[in-house]
Amino acid sequence: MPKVGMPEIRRPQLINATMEVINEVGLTGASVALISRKAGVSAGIINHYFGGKHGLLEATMRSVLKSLGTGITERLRQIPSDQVIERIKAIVEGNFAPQQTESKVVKTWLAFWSQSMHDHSLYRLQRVNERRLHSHLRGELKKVLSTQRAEFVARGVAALIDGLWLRGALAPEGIQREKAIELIRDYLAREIELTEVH
Amino acid sequence: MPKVGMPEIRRPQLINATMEVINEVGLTGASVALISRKAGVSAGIINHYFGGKHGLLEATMRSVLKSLGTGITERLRQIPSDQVIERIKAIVEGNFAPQQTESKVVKTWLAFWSQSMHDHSLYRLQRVNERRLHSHLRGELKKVLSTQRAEFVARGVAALIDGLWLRGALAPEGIQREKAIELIRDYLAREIELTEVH
Amino acid sequence: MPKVGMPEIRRPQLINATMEVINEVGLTGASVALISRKAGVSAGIINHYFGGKHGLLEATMRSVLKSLGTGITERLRQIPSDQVIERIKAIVEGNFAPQQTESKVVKTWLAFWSQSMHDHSLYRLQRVNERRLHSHLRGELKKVLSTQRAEFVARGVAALIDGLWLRGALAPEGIQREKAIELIRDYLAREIELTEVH
Amino acid sequence: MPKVGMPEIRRPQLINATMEVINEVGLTGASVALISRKAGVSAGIINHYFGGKHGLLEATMRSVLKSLGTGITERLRQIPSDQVIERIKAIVEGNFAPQQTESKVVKTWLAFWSQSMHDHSLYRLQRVNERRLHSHLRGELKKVLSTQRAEFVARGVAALIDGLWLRGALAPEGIQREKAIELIRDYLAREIELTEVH
DNA sequence: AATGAATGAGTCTTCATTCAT
DNA sequence: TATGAATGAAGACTCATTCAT
Repeated sequence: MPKVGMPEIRRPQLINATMEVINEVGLTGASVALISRKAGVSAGIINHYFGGKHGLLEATMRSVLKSLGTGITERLRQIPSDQVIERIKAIVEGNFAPQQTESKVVKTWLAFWSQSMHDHSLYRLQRVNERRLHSHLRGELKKVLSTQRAEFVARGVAALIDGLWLRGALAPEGIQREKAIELIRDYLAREIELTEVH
Repeated sequence: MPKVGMPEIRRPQLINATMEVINEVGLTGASVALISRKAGVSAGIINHYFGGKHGLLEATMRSVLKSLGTGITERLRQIPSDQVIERIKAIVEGNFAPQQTESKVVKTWLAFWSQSMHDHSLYRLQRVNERRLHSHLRGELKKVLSTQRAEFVARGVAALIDGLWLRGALAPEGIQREKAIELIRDYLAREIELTEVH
Repeated sequence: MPKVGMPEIRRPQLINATMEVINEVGLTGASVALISRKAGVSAGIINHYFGGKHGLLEATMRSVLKSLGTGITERLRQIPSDQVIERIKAIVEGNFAPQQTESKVVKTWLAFWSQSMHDHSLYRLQRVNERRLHSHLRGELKKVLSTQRAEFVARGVAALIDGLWLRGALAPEGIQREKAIELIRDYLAREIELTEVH
Repeated sequence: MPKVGMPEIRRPQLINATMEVINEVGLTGASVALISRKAGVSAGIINHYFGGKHGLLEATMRSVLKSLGTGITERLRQIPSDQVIERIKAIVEGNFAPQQTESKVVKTWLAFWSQSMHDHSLYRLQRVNERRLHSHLRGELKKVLSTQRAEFVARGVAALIDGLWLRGALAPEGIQREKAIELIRDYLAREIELTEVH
């Protein structure tokens, strides 16, 4: 019998190494040699566990998106569905949770965003994630805004989130969580209150 | 006898081919062979005119950012400095001018954004451009908002612009100019009017 | 407690899997991984039973040649040594027995023939087999032909047998047993009768 | 302008190196590294001229078969169509011309025969060649034999030719031209004379 | 006896760059 | 100015083998 339980160790280990390498040298520079060296294993092991470099990249992207998604879902689960403002706040704050806004994660996310335009399997993952965020936002907003307005504001919030991530990826100081949240909170306050007044 | 004026022909020709190749296969897939074939010239010529692949990429990024910048500057030149709202509109609309929001341009822009995190010369170009946008926005906003508030809103508008570009890069329909402008217009209206009331 | 009698099960199982894989993808494509998967066992087991891939290939070739040889020997044992024509017929028909002319066997045989030119241990196996066929044929033919003529005709029959196998390996319809036997029978009839007349 | 006329030099140079390497280590051992080293050029050049290893192998096989084919065609061109025996002799002798029966050529031919069972493009080349030989033989034989008999004897001659090549590939002394021709000549003499008598 | 995790050498291929022409 | 022949390093991947379990 071979060593058991290795997949559960190796897979996250390699995914993490991938993110670190992308953080350091970018997706272009992320070779299997570099990734496997970072993980402290041989290059061949990537094929063993992921069937090739592409499988590893896909798994890495899936991991990034999934942890974003579950972070938000968990937050939402703790808030009653009638506390709309709180739920929207949870979605926004989930996008800016400390674990998510590490340089490593943000740069990997952006690298994959760029790459997904030319890679079908990455594209599908990206779209699924994008739609989930939009649908969460619109769902909550529809409780306090018209359907049309909810759609409009959801697009605004999504653009702000992604824009702040994008700019944070480039900025030396990274994503500034407090400022980002405040900016979106301000946007929502104006959009929702103004409409509510009428 | 060398043909004269060739640089003026070859350089834009190769820069354009670069953007088209990036549009088709991404920065990862943009090889010298592909670019030169697309331009209808030999591979060696890139070294002749740009000193290497990196020189060509840098020139291409410079071209993308410059045409964005000049588009906005030209628009601003035609509007008196006291017509604040018009000037801000010009900045926003300059970022969503038809020439700028072609798929080719947007994908190239995003590819370079991602790449600039790991390439010093691309990074410098990116930062210069980023600061110019921010400074333009803040400059105008300060005419109608407090310094602090102007800074805040400028960051919001910049995030919206970049976020909408980012999302447009991935969306099958590309950037939807009208909707993007309307979304930012709405944001500005609320930020500025509310403040003006006080 | 180890399972007993496993070698008797595993060895033929793996040899057969080897022939099937060679039949499907050729000797070039016959990897340990493919063979062991075909046999339904793990890759490591090949080393256990054959000491490595080469040992398995050698055993497979030995198996192909041996079953050819024993098929002929058995047939000869049933025919008195003075029934020359019958004995020669037995040698020929033994080479075209249904079990031997399966696509799987023929392709494996040819792959090894080609390979044996560059592999000493396969070469030795091949030569032993070749000489046995030749010596069988010549031995019978000497009973009805001069030594010199017997040698000549034996070479002719051997060339026809191998040529028909070779061509059968490539032909979509495989080796056509009846036609092959008839062709050699015809050759022998002319060679032997003509000489006998004189 | 680059060096001109290089393709005419490099292509045969690499094809010849391929045959020499196959002669030495077999098709399995014929790596691009070995072939290019034998040719005294870099490995990358194979892609430049043949688009990859497979292209080189295909070109090599084509070269082997073509020189066999043209050798025979040239001989036939010099013999009037009514000199049947001479024409058949030309076909046979063309197959055993000194240039064709070099170890290098014979081993390459056999390696490709074996490989063509698992490679579609090699298979097509092989079949075309096989049919041409058969059709040449049958065409001539029909001038002196019945259609049915011509077909039968053509298959016999083809089997003898291929069988003698096959055995020559393995034999330390290689193909023995004189003996091979004499063997086939003898076969034909009996088949044709006997029939002609009746 | 048997597994499959792990390795490292080796495979083909791609690629930016150089250079003779 | 422009070509494309040529290189050599680096890429991803394959594979036979070893070994702990």
